[in-house]
Amino acid sequence: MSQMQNVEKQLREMILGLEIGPGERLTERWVESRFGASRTPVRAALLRLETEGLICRDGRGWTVSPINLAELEQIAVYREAVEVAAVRLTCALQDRGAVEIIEAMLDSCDDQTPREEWHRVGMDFHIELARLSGNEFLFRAVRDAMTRLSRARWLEVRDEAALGRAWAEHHDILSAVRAGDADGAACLLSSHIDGSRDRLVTSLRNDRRGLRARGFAVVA
Amino acid sequence: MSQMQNVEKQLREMILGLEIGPGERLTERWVESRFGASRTPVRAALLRLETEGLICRDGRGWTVSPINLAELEQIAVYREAVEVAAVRLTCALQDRGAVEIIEAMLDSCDDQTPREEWHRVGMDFHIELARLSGNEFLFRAVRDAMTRLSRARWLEVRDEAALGRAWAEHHDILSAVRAGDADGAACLLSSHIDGSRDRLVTSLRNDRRGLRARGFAVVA
DNA sequence: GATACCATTTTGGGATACCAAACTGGTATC
DNA sequence: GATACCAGTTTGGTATCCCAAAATGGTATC
Repeated sequence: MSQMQNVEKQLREMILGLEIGPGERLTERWVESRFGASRTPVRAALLRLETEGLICRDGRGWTVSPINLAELEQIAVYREAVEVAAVRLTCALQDRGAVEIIEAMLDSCDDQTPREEWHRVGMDFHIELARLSGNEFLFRAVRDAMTRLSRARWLEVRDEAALGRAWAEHHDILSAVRAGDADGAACLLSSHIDGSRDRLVTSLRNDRRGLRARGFAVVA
Repeated sequence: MSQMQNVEKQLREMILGLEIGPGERLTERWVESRFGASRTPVRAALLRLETEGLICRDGRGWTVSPINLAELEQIAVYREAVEVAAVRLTCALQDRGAVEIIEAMLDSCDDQTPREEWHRVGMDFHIELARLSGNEFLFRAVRDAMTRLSRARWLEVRDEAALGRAWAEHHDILSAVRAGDADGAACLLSSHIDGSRDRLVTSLRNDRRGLRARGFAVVA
């Protein structure tokens, strides 16, 4: 793999994994020495990560994007629009291949919820669901939105009950899609995203002091 | 303005204005000499234009993205989802400021359709309509989708009647939004986008031979 | 005449050097 | 003690250089 993609990937991992906290300043020189690359690939990586919304310009320099509660709410509205459109499309398609994938996703929902991987599994559900639509743009929109939400979801305080409820909702949505019930699936998905947004924003708002104590910038 | 933004802007203009045809190869060296910039800003510009979908990698080099009919249809589905969501949001908001902008947009619809500027005006309508929602992500999605559609719309054969119908539809959509009729506006907008997509794809499909003759790559 | 092969050129990826602007820390002045 | 100012440092933006890989074109062989 080229150095450029390597720097980009590793830096993204560090940001998404909160190894570099929201609001921290980044210098090109630091990234250079941290990953043993020179400025050209570092520059390319930073430009890419900027378009993903993971970092943003801070005057002349770079900053890891702060957690922005207003932005999280807007993203929820955005992803609801595209996810619902995607799931309606999938219902309308009645694709043979899609049914098989849905069956597999239903099975994995029934499995014990993976204790360590709820974060990735929760994101992948929505991304894969969007992929089923066959529409590249709806898919990318959902994937990018989930990426932007990813760090905030790590910071959300979650109890067992909420996780169990989420898997149950995922199951119901898949069932509706399998049955070709577009309105039902759309409705279930909407409520799921609404609830998810409410819990996320509420949790972060309540814990804002604690997050700041960890050095994480959280803006209203 | 910095050299970097300058190269990006000028190159984008050339691509969107079809001064560099879809499918043409680009070399970093050519861009360098064409705009009198060095490789660093040229690369930054190319990376940005890649994320906008205006250019794409072609093995080791760069190619101005071909016109892709399947992609145009997918973009139409995507923009319908986000535009409808935006317009519903705007209706629900009942924002005072929005009403004023809507009045202004209605007025400009009633003006004689600007003979030379129908292309830009047609795009701006949808972009400004999305901006009214106040949701940055819906807005960006519409703006980016319209940018991706822009070149194809230049190539579409349009008659007077079709243009007049488009302005009338714009007018009706704005009226519905002003009246706060979310379902009506959503419905009108959906048909408008559907019709627009059909005419666009049909026109390009029929003229595919002529487009190839002009050196423009058009893929199915 | 077609094709396989090799030397040359071109090109994108990476590294480094340089510059101007912004930031920092300290000092001198009030 | 506070503040204005200045020198030194840091940093991002740009230009340039180097390199390996790919494209090119010509030649020799069959």
